Amino acid sequence: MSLAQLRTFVTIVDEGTVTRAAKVLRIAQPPLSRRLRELEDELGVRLFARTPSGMTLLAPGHALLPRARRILADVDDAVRAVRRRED
Amino acid sequence: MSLAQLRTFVTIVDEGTVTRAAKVLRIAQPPLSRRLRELEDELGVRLFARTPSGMTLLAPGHALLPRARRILADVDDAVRAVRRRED
DNA sequence: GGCGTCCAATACCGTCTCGATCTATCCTGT
DNA sequence: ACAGGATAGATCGAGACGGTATTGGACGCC
Repeated sequence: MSLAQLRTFVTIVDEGTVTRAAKVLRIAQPPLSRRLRELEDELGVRLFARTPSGMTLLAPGHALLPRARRILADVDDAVRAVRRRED
Repeated sequence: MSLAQLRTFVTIVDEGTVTRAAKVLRIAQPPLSRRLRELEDELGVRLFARTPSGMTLLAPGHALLPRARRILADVDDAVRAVRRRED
């Protein structure tokens, strides 16, 4: 489990499709698709249902989403907090 | 900022020296030392003071520590929560 | 019914990161 | 002065990661 994987997951949720998420993250679609697959494999869970019009969250995805957002927010907060001390 | 870097940081705090942290993380000491240095460079902050007897936290390190612990705990929690749904 | 579009998944390849090993230097304690 | 332990640097090889090209499936439109 990496922060890149969590960012991948959250961005796909927000954008609705892997292709759009890839554009937002400035990475090609195939690597992002693979990163999601690796996250699912690692968790042993299917996070999304693949539909012709995009990706829709499944139950495990709903369980992960708020936690992923919090982790990413905490990371940003940690970076800011440490840098602030330094001034 | 990666989870590996955060684990590096927390483990060095807990173990007191880079060498002992490296043993715990099952990695050689030089790469771990470098990983810490890269974290400090990335943050633009010195997290530890290097003393002959090991590493002691500086102010930015104290700011980071509780946040790092929480992030790592949240990651573990997220993994467990998602897997639990799957049973 | 066939064509174009949009989606994700797969295959293949180049690059760059990351850890291991070896070496050097510094400091402490005796 | 010497021995032990810690940090730091250089080099090398393996694995991860991203990019391009391509495939396959579903939908809409003419």
